[in-house]
Amino acid sequence: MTGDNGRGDSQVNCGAKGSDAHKHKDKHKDREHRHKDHKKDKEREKIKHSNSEQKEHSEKKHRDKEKLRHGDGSSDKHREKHKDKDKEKRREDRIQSSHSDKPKKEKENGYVRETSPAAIKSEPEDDNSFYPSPKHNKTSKRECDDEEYEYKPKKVKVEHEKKAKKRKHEYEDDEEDENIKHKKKTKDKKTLEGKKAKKEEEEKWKWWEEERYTDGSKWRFLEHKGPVFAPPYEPMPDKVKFYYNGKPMKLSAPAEEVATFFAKMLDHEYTTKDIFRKNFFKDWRKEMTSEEKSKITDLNKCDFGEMNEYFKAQSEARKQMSKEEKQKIKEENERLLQEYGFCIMDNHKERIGNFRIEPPGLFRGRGDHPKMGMLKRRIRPEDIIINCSKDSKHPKPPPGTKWKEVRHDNKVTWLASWTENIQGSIKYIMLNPSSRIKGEKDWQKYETARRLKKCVDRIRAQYREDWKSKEMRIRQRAVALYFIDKLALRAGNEKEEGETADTVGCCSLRVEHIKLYPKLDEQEYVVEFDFLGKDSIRYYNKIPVEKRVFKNLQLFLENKQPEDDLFDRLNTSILNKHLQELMDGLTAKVFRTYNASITLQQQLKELSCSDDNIPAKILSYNRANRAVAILCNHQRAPPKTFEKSMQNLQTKIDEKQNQLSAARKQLKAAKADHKASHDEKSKKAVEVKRKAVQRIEEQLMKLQVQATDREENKQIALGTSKLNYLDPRISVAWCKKWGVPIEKIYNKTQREKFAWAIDMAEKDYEF
DNA sequence: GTTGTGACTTAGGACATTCCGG
DNA sequence: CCGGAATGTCCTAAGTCACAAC
Repeated sequence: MTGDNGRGDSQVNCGAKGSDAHKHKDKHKDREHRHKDHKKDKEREKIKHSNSEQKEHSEKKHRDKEKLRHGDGSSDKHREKHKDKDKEKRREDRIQSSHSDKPKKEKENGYVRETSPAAIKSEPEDDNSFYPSPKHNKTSKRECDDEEYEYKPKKVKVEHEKKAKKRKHEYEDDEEDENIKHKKKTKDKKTLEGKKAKKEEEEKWKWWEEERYTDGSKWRFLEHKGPVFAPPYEPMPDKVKFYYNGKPMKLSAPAEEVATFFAKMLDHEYTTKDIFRKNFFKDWRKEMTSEEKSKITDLNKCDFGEMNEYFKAQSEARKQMSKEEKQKIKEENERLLQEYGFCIMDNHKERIGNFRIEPPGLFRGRGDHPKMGMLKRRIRPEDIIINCSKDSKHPKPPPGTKWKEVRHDNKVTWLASWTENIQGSIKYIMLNPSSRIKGEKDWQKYETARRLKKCVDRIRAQYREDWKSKEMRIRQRAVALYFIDKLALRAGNEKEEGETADTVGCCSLRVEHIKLYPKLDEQEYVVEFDFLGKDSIRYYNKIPVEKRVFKNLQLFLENKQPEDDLFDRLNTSILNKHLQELMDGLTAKVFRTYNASITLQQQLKELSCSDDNIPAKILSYNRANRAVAILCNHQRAPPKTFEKSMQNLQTKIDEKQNQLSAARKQLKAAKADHKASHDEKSKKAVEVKRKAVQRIEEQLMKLQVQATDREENKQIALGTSKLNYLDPRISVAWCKKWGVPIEKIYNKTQREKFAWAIDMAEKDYEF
């Protein structure tokens, strides 16, 4: 077993569900169904940018295109051929024309103020002495937006003494250390609890009320314990055999470990995929002794069956563990979290996001990944670069090992990093989203989007103008930008061919990804998009565009092969440079943030109804959220049990309905009874029945709301947009305005991440 | 300009835990 | 209290984008 967090093989499971062609097919069909189901969905019509209506019409037709998701890749060589051509074209392109550039603005928002050097605090050892006790410098609420920003010379983050004390309580309560727990018990628990609830809000460190660094540094002081390594490999018991060519064979530990990775995945279809097997076998052989290497020459002759059984039995055993055993594991995890899960950054104890090193296993990228099945090797201390402040207590490498390097770079936010062997990219250990460093950035992101709001009209006017440009590159840029704005497409960086799954974004769209229909059904100038985007999620949409855009697209398509770039004179760097000139800090992805947030705000305005009850309001919120998810194409695989659970729900609704009519009859009867007798007893009976009817009505209502919500949500993932695209202040304001408790919208983790927004947004907040 | 690299955000799926009606 | 659904957490892949180096 590798990572004994119970998820040791997780990277390998990732995407397993969708890994083979059939499954994908199914998945897609499923999604299509869902789209069809949505047809009636009136909510959709209201969505500003959503073109889902059209989407649905054509879905049926599109079944045969299913394979697209993990397409056959047959066009690759072809594409290569055309690369040179592209370059030529680009050269031709510089025909002329001075394009009036907007003067650059000054600075990235929020990072404009003067920095003042900060005192570095290095003391705290003990979990509860993290909060020194400087004077708190209460500043007026900070505006993140540069234009509205008040610049005040500043101290470092400091915490009010009182606050610091309170914080202690908080930690006591949440993350008790044994002896603190003890102390706590001696206190009057009730008082403490009562106070705690009240304090909770006011005592959390409000970094958003403090100044930020303006010199590009991310921190002054950083201390942590280093990462937690994956548990070492535990060899198989001898009785569990591996067979080669029908004969048992004892493997060397390294070879055996890699074999177990494969054995664990035997049930997954992708172990039958050629690329997967090829990659695995190649990497596995590298781990073998020369003797093994000479013996094991054919993966098909390998039998991992017993090993597979063994792991199944193990995971079964884990499920069957007693309460105490489970508790013990939990406690151990908690201990690890306490020890390694936090760091001290600038006087504050902050939660680390991922303090565990990724365990070794077989790589399974998403979609049709050329590297699937490769061995993701075990990370050792010698691979790790530690980042912390000079004057901190440096983390110790495990006994007998060394770090690759210890550096002190406060221009970056990571605590540790290593190079991963599949793509050769760097992986990092960073802080939790609730941390100051992530929160500030997030806040800033939404401020940039709000600045875009102020000038989006101008920018739109500009790109529309550019559709007429004499220069091809400008036209392409303008059309691409139109897509990014209207359809919330991603920028679409170039990718190295053969290194990753074949997916695209706006700038990397190819001819084969769009189809033009001068006339389709009732509509003119329809463009059909069909391509795989990030994570190999299919983007399928039919959308009418303006005539000029359409004509331009026709022009771009002239004399091109399906595998040629649609925008052959454009890439993300050109586009972003242009955007930067239009607005300081503007990049392609800001449009996604902007359009997502503005859509939410609009939808909430439209859908919310003051006499709705809370569940109905939440339904409206979810619908608004859903509009955004559709815009951003955030999909999810329909839950496996969806159909069944839907049926169950329907049965419940039917039952409830029967109950209701029965209850109504009874009420009627009781009323009649009362009319006849006019006595107290019958009057009471009427009341009782009335209440019953009311209650059942409510229950029915609730069920129906639930059914609608769930149905509408079948294949749409709301979480991604909620977490990454929607300015949380919009949601907070909405909650305040309509009296919806914030807990109904954000769970605990989300509330932690958005603490800044929850604290600062009032009901009249406007994005 | 092109290419490569580094840092950081965004993403969906697997798995664990909690919730809820019977 | 039990089982299934819902929700929450963890995991890590896959994007974006700036910047350095040629």
